[in-house]
Amino acid sequence: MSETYNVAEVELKWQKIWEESGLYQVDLDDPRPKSYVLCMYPYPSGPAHQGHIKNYTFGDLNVRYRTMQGEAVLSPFGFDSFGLPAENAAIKTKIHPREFTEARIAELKSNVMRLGSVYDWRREVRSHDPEYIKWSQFIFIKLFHAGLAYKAEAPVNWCPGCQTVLVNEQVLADGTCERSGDVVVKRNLSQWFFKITDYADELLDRLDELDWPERVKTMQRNWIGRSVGAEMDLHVVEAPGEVIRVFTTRPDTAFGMTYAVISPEHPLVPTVVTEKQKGEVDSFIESIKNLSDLDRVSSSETRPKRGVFTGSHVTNPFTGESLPLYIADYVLMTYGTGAIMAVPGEDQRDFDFAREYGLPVIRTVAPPADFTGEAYTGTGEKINSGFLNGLSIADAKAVAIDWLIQRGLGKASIQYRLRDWLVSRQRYWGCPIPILYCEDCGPVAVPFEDLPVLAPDDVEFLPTGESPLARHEGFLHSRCPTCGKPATRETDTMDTFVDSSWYFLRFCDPFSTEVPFSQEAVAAWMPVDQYIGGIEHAILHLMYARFFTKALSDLGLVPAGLREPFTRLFTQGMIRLSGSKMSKSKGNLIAPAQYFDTVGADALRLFHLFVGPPGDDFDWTGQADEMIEGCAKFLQRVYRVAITPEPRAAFIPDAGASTALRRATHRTIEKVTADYDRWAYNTAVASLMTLTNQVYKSLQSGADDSSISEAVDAIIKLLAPMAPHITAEMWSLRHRGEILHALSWPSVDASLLVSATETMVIQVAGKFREKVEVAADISEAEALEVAFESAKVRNALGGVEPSKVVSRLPRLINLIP
RNA sequence: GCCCGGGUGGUGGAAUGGUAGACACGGAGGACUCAAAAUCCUUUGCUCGCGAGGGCGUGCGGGUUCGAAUCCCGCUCCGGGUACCA
Repeated sequence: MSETYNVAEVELKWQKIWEESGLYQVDLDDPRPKSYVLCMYPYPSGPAHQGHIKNYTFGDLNVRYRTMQGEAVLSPFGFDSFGLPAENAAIKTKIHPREFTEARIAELKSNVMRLGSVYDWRREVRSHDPEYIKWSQFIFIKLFHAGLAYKAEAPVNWCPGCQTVLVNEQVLADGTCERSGDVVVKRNLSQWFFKITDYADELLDRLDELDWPERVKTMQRNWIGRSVGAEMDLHVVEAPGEVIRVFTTRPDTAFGMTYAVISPEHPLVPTVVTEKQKGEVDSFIESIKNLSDLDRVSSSETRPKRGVFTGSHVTNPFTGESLPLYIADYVLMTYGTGAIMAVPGEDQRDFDFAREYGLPVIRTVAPPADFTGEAYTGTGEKINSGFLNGLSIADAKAVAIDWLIQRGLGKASIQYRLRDWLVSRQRYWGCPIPILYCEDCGPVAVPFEDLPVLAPDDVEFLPTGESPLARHEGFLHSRCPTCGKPATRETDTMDTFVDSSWYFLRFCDPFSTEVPFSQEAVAAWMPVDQYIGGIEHAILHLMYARFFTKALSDLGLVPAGLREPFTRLFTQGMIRLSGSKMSKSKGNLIAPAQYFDTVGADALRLFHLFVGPPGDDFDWTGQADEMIEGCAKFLQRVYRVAITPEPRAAFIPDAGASTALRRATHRTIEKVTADYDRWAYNTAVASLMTLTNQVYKSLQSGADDSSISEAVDAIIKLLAPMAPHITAEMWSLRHRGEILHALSWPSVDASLLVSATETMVIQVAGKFREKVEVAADISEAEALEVAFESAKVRNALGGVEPSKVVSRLPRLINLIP
């Protein structure tokens, strides 16, 4: 009975049936409850890798499971098709990025389809399609008109070797270019920004309502980096009328300030530096200019804090004392006010600096008696702090802020680590920023009827620092839509994170030609019920998509109540090969395609589900092939018992065996369903294997045909979202062509879950000694009697009467001597 | 440095206070076969013992509990994130 099925033939057959039946195409008028399951749309880098397979297996499983539970599940797919690799390839090979990208999309798409994942392909979107570009530009203009897109000078990474601007990812940790190895320098360029900081508070606060992994939420909280404190003015002694504004989270420690620091880039540097100190300051600033960001940022053990005295002093408003003002590179112009009051008693960085430059230390919080550290940041009573003495830190903060406000010297203040989102890219293969520059009117949005602004094809791809568009005369010159005078086009394109910040909205209504998506469709499908993707997008993509949703909600493009795009997020584990992340650039790919025609997509999917918890990383070792083979064998084993069971030789019906199998079947339905709901697919598969083993045993033990049949049908249904092809085939063969995936999820017969007997564990002093089958309603007296019948138990007790008995009947009884 | 995870057989892992190692991979032995493949059966944490049976065992050290892989405290090692953010 070595009857098996032809993997490729069966799988391709069912893929065609699902596609043609429209089972997974859903529309607005669908009467079923609506839900939305989405995998992060991929950058098309070529054939699928194991990470894609894992991702789309989880996604597809959720779509099919929810569908079998009676929901209309929106399951779209698309491609994040703008990006650097295509353009770099164009520079190298002269193949147009579009041609390059579309070939890769075709490759990836065919792999995804071969996996058997079901999508509503009518809704496919690709970032580089003119229709999509049009609406990305439309949204940009809406943000521009709302003041949420603005232009400002910003430093960019410039590689002198490549003569080009680099994105942060291309700058290595040591500050060099990943391609040429040259030291990357900063250059100021006029750049477009989105005002994500306007939403900092909401982005932080609404994290609480999301069903996301805690660590992703923590990463976002840290990224936003909200700090509550105070700002205050320090008068410059040598320059009457000049004040330096500082930000602190510890206004309570102001009495401990022994110096102040401004950042080297601070605009008041020329004002406060005295003639005598000028030389020293200039050479200091010169010396740090040549340091890479990383060097400037790393101090700690090996490298002392670096700074220089300005020659000026500032007044501590609380004490009236005159304190030295320093310039130091540990104070950043990009955070807070670019200047600080330094309190070495309660801040380790200030302490390090004070030690280096021989500055005094005053404690303003009493540390515990046994405190041996340097700066003390713990709790305690305020000391050496005038009117704050004796207060707690929290009270002292409030009192100090009130004191500042009353005298007009400062205010409460909140600062964020989060910066506005720089969206300009000096690149060709991205969505053009739809702006015209008119001499008279300034930056003007391209009128709606002129969208999309498309990049011309006939450009030269050269490794220069600007977009190829900047050298294309035909693209560059236009007319101002407001006054009609000559105007030049913006030649930068948008960060590709812009495209991925709203694609999930377009999926709701991809055919819309009047608006990017209708309110009605968005209201019906959004928010995404289950979003699935890699942990690498924990911060940027997810933060930007959240920002877009809030901004579009405020602009009235999506319903006012839609503030968060992704209700539930699952981040899958990474797949590594010998310790490092599997990736094309490392050349350590295990191509999934090789498995499709041998063991089949079902076995590969099952392997990814069975190998461990979905969120855990997995090391692809030599054993992986054998484990995949094992999954294939399991599927064949199910197929064999379902389609070509061996005739039962000497069959003696046994009611007990039938009941035992039926109980096992319904317990498995209960367990596997619970496992689906908690994303424990590895244990769900294990339970199905156990039940399958039991079916084989039951064929021998005399369980009747109907209980065997019930068990097999349950296995097929429970396995349907995981291994869709083979289960569909088996069901169709067993049930006259019925379409398995259109059926409903199996339900549990609760009466079969209860059993007259249970296994009771007998412990002596908490240690396992014996297990016995007992009546489910056993009393403690009876349980004790049963316990004493066991020689092992009597032995362990050593003839001593138990002084105490702990019982959790009928499962456990513990005798303590 | 700080913030998260994590450490269980030869391997992937199971067990969220109650039989540690489910399920699978791999190994060993056997059946079938001329032979192989496929399939099926038995066995497989370490250790003492001929055996019945016993002891030990979830990174290390303590603690709470009748009972701890699981909860608490202190270490240690590995992985990830982040970094002079005032």
